[in-house]
Amino acid sequence: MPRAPRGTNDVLPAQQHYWEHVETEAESICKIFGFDRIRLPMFEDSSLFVRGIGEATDVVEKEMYTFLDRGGDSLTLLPEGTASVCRAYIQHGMHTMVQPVRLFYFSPIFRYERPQSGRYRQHHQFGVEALGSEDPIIDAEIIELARSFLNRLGLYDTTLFVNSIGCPTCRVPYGKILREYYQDKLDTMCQDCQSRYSRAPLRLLDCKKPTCQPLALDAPHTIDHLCSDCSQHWEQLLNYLSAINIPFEIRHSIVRGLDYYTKTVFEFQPNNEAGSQTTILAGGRYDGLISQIGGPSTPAIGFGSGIERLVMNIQALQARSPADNERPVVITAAGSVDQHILVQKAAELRSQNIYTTIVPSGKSMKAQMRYAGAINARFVIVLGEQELSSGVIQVKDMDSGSQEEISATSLPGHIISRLQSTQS
RNA sequence: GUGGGCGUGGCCAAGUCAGGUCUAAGGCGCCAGGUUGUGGCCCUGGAGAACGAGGGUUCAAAUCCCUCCGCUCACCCCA
Repeated sequence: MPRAPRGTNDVLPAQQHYWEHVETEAESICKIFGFDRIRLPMFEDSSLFVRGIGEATDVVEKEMYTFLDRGGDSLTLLPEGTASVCRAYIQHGMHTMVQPVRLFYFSPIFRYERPQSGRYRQHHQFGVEALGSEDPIIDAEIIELARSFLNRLGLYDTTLFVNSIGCPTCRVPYGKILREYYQDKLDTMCQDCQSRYSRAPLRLLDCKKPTCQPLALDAPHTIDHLCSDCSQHWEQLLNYLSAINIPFEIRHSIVRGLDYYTKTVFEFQPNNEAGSQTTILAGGRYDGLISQIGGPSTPAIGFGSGIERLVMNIQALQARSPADNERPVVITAAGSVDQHILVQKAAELRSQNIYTTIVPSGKSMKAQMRYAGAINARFVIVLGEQELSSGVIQVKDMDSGSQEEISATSLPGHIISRLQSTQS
């Protein structure tokens, strides 16, 4: 049997209403906050991600779906959305628009990882980005939007973790302090941490290994070593969050896996975890990214949220029951009726926006009725050989089981009035 | 990349530990019929798997051994 590639999934019809719910609420909350939709390509020049995300990150080192196209160009399926949005911002001269530019998108995201619960090689993200302002008021706005979004999905029981990892100015001295702290503890640390020590000291903070956790907890915190600019930004953000009553928890270990983050970083995690992949929405500020990939120096902040994980959590909370499907009118034929009449009657109903289905031909009346019952038909139109010759047709109400004869020409109008009278 | 669990018709699944009675139970779903042109319940019948693949042990393997593949969960990391 053919199968979908490892780590990919079909979203079947039965799941659609969850997805539509998420997408609808996402769009709606974005509209309220003044964010406009952008549709991105599914792949970009590989160099965009290498330069933007950082060569030393796991994503770039081992998770990108990179291929050469027929022209020999190296392209990469989006491993995240932010870099693409920044590329679009630069390419279309959005710095000439009123700042900040507020955008949101939905995109499939590809990362070559071992799949497990809540983690796939292709997943889908809803992302929001505000480009062109360094004001912490925008950080608060993005977080407020994120929280409102989750609330609308019924995911109230989440915790917002925030942290600030500073900017290049404060990170250099902080890195020194961190290394000094770890220097004499190196030999007790795990392999990974020993290599992180020189390559990405910040990552030492979120190691979960029992050998390193206690060390990480006692390590000097980034927020205690921010430069005055970052420190002020951080304080203001916390004040804004408090002013709009957004509860948060400062977690020093939130450092994020991509190199472009500066200052604010945050994650939302459900309190009752479904699976071990707990983060359902995460983001941060990336003031250096746009210039890093060749644009004008532009501060920005945003977040991404995994739709599969959102849906998992919505289902776990049973926050939404399956939607009832619309019920069709089914057209059947008894005796030897010209199939063209079926098609014509169906077309007549559909032109009046009535959900109509024709039963595949060649079935007995019994089978046709079974079919109608199986797809939960509201009415069944029976086109009978004899009735048609006298210009009438039968309409069966599938709920009451009663059947009435009406003139063939009054069909659409009859159904419309019946549907209206049985509504609500 | 590493480790654990699993792999029987479209789905769920018995049987695998104590090999033969398994040319593989049952349920769901699907298709058809239960008199002549009518559903949902019920009844009957039907299609559909050589038991993930390959190799080995044996008189004999879905059942034992080996290899590979796949799925899944966890680690790393992440949405």
